Amino acid sequence: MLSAIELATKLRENGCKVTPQRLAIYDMLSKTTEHPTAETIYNKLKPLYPAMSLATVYKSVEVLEKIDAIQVLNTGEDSFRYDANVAQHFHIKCMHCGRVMDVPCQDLKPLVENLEKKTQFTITGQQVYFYGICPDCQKQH
Amino acid sequence: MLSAIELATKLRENGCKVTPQRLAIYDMLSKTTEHPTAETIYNKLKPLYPAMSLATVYKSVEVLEKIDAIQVLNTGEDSFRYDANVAQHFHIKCMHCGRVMDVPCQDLKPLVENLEKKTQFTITGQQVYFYGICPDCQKQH
DNA sequence: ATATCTGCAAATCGTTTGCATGGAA
DNA sequence: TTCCATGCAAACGATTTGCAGATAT
Repeated sequence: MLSAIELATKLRENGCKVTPQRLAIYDMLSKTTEHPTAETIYNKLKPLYPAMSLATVYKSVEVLEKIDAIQVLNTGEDSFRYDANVAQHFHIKCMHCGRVMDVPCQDLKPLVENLEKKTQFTITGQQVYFYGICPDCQKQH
Repeated sequence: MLSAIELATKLRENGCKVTPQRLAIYDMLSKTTEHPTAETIYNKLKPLYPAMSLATVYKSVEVLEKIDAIQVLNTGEDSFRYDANVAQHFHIKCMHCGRVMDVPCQDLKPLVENLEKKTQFTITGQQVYFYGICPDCQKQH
């Protein structure tokens, strides 16, 4: 998670301009754990930035991903989700209520190095998704 | 991987009819390691089944997934990929040429059980994707 | 000053749906 | 005979694009 100043610096370092929209989107993402879609980000920010368009959300998250400030999740739904936590972690999705939660994980370096040897790939990233039923939904049968 | 007879049995057991299209799609998937998209499946089968429509491919893979004959991959592209190998394994994608390859993995049961304890989820499945550059693309710089 | 970004609307494209016909049980 | 499946075309919805005006540097 970056402060607004750190994000601004990172944007400038990458030749991107610092705009209120980009700051607002990153700020919103860094304050939630719900891994929102572009639509959700758009709706959350609409009261604060009534003029902001959905296209700007898409363009902004693309930039934020490119400078490694956020990551994009594809949990198999019809839309992507965005996550300001770029530290190594897994995600677990409840197939009943649809929530996507973070799961801390141990260092994957040994596994990745082992796979690099086995596959001869240079590995630059990974995504790990688990699927199941969350405790809340289990209680409701 | 199932034989045509085993697949037919599994379809009937699940109240689904056995059609040439479903058999052909499963057969094609079980003979490739390239994890094709619906479009690719459609184009591969077009010479054999000129009347087959893309919509039928989509409807068929949905059925095949529902009866657990195949799995659906979301590697973060614009379209889904399909895999007749439903045994536990990882996928690794080359960000340069786009190929998606299988990676065998050790039994995940200990990890999954550990996560179930930690998250209180009932875990029913998982998807693990690695991203990087494949040996062939590394050679071409 | 000028290159980049925003907001709008239209375009794109993977996927889904409705419906009449055809085929499996 | 009775559903269910197919094929076609139209619909859908998430994302992208083009462009004119606005803004960051």
